[in-house]
Amino acid sequence: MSKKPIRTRYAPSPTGHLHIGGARTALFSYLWARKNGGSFVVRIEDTDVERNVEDAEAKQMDGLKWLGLDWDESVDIGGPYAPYRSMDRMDIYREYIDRLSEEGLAYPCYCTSEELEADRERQLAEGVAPRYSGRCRHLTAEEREALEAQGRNPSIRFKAPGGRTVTVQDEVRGEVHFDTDGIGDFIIARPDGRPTYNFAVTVDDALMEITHVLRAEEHLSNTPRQILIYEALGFDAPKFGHVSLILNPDGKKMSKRDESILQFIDQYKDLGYLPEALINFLVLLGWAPEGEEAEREIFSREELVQSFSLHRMSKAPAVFDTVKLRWMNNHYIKESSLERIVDLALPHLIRAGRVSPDLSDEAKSWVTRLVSLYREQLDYVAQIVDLTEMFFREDVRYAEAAKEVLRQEQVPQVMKAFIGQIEQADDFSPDTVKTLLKAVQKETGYKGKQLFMPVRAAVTGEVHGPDLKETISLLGRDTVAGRLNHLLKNREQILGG
RNA sequence: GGCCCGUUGGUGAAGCGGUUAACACACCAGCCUUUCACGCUGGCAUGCAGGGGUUCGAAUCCCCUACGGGUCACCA
Repeated sequence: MSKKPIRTRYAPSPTGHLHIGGARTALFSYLWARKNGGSFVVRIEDTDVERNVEDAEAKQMDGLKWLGLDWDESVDIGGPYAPYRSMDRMDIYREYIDRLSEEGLAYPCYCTSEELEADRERQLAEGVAPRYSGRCRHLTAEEREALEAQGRNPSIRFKAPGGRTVTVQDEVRGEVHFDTDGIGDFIIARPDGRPTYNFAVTVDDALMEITHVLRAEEHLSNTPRQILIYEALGFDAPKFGHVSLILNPDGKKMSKRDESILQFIDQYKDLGYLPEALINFLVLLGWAPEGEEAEREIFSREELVQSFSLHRMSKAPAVFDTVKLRWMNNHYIKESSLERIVDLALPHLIRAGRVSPDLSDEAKSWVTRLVSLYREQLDYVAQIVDLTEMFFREDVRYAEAAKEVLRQEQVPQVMKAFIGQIEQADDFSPDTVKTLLKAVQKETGYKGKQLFMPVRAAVTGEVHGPDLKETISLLGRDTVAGRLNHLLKNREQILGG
């Protein structure tokens, strides 16, 4: 007997950009399919037409693509189970809804939302679980006609059986039991025939032969309803895995307007986070590698495909630790090719007006050196703009610590000597700069901190920074000489009291 | 309020009845470096939400409590 091929899916509703939570669920689903040589399906759950956003579908898919998660079947490439958009599957849902109605497993409900809301409030006030009253469950044909004569258009409710226990075999939580008495008759189709999520998702997962439904924990309580539908329709239920939520740094559930954390994948993309860093970071939020690998934290997508497993999923919610994400991204920035980082940095530098959009080869190689100089301290590429600010300004802004250094008595002498050396130099490569500083040392007798700190402070306005000779070389002869001369002339004024 | 899920250091976490309670981020100290960063070395939970059990032995099994979360939509 051959095992059924593993099929997983990511089924977002097209209401916005790819969220970090959705990205993680998609990643888990993707990894599980890939690990088992199965298929990963991206399906669009767009039955809530009022909420649908114009290009959200494309945004979701762009986000997945950027992360490097490719799919085998979806709206764009089709597949054997097409269509992959709920609203294109209306005929299918109608068929199953009719079937349930005919079999007496579903019935029309004429209650208005006002009536329903009133019921709910009353039940809440009485401290009872809010649940559908069952008012329309036993309507006679005459009563139905009368209600329809009033112009009331029915929605369709699923008849939830009472007195039973539904067991969810959850891949991450184990067996979870639900008493069906806690489940009221729920709506499976709106008056215009559009199915609700619980119904559409069930029919789609069943028909598409999804074997593993991996999704957020908030769906766990919905699962018994879906299992009831699977049973009523005579489908085998897939395996479920409910992944714990991602919490913000305060340990709270993220809300849409939560600003303590960037929530959308494209925001990270725009800031210059690398997809492999996001993947690596996200997968560790709720999943842990096994055995020896538990001591590592850097995993490529290929390695994850190898190592991923459902039984290593965590039941506890995970806090999104921005600091660790930055560390991880910095790690990947250092690992990746310089060329790639330059390409990512360029748009930021251009937007900041630092470099021209149509830059010469010469300028490009200058930017490459600049990025190279700062690469290892980038948590995300956009930081390059602020980090290199002093390369692009006329006047130097001297930090207090730099002024302190520049007040040392040897400073004028060192600076004069350095200017003299610069004027005589043939070129201004880092090696040359090194030689020039050596010469200054010989000429003045100052060395080490007494030499380098004043030079750094005078030229950059800071007492910290990356490699000095490269910095000076990149700044260029004119700029360096200019800054030194300016400082020499206006020393009193610049250094103040 | 009912039902359901969870709780190991500041954070992600390993741990599956007997361990000095891994590893990583962060933090602290030292080394390296003209400086910063990188890198390296070392430190960092006497305790696993609290309380009861079970057991020779519990972070690991059971129960209760507390706290956090999810859900109870014609949203997904």
